[in-house]
Amino acid sequence: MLTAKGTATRQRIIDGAAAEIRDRGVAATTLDDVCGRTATSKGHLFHYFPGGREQLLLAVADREAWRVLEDQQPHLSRLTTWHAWQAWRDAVVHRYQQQGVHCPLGVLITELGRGTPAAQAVTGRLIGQWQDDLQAGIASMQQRGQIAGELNAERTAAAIVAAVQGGVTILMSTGSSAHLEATLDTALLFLKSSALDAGPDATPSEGNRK
Amino acid sequence: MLTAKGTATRQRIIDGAAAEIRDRGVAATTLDDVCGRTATSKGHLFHYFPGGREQLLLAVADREAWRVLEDQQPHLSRLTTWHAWQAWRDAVVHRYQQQGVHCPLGVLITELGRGTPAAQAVTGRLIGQWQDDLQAGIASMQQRGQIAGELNAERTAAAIVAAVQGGVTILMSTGSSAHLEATLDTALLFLKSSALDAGPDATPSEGNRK
DNA sequence: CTTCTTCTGGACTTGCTAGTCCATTTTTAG
DNA sequence: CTAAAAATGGACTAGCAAGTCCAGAAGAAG
Repeated sequence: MLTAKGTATRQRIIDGAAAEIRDRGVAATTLDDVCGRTATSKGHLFHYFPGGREQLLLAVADREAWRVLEDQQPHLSRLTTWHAWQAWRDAVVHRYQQQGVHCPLGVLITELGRGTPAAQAVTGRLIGQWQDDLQAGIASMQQRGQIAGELNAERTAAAIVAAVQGGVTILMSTGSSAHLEATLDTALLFLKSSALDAGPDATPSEGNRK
Repeated sequence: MLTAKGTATRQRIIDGAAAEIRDRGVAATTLDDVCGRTATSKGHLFHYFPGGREQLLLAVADREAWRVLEDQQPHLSRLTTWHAWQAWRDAVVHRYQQQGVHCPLGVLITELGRGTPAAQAVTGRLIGQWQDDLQAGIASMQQRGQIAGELNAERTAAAIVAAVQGGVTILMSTGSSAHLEATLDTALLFLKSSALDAGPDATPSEGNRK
């Protein structure tokens, strides 16, 4: 059983490991580094994570996955107006510009092995939730007639999740958010222009126009 | 100086390392594994790659980056008809379905450190070339009036590169190509529908329609 | 032929890191 | 109060992998 103190220590280890990984990368982060940073010792580490490094990394990955969604709130769960979509877009760009070239989650998943069931579960939950929120947003805009009803909300949401993911990947490789912004703006332009096809209820942006 | 034999050995090491990495991942690939597989020894390795592991990995990454573009040919450099676009889309999906959850290049770049100038150079060249080809394709379709002339070809090409990248990333995490296909189809739908807005020269796909 | 360079092989060193173990302190609970 | 359970600290081990070194074979050059 865990006491309150034990729970706190466990959490401190996860947080410290997450911070260390954000600072220096997964490969360069040793268990000793984590111990040093969190004022704990190997004994603790294996006490709370009998599975060792792998189990700790998984716990960190799970934590980071939550943060990804948290950082997009409250916009992501209320995509009911074009204004909200724009705010969401800005939040995503801002979040990843801040993060820069370090993507703790991506690297963690890589390290854990993408094929691992546990790692797939973490990414699956993240992508699923993200896509669900986008889909709900698209559906609600469709109900108001601001996005063409003929659009397949599920597929479109999947496309946007992928687009954002790719923009982030490129940002991490190049340090530039240009692709992320281009892909988000193009996605929004697509959604808006779909309504134009059907009827002029929407306010198109000039994002991708010359 | 390198003799013909030396060059061949060097290449054999790169190819063997690439194969080993594709099979088992970067982290799990040791220099001894590479030596074993290529019938060489540590002596060779440091003879041809004085920079050690890092230099070897960089050489492998460069090789893999070329393959990514090669595998999309001849379609990628001739995106002048909707048929060619569709063939390109199919080639991309097929290539990555084959590859499955292993992305040698992505993992290599991760391992080398995304911030490293050398790694950024490799990814930068790859993304740049890819985007240029897409942009040329869009421009040529615009000249024929099959894509709306008002579209910003550069930004749109950037958005598509990002989208594909994201679809691939998700494929690697989940093993499903659904997102990759969704994002490619949505991108093509977007291009086609842009022409519809302007004038009915294009043949829209039903990809994203219900 | 012979001399110099390049190529090849593998044994060895060095350093690091995950994981183990156990002794000690603190907390919980009856 | 006391005994059991949980938390803590750190020294220790084992194994692995990167990188070094050197001796000898093969090949080019004159």
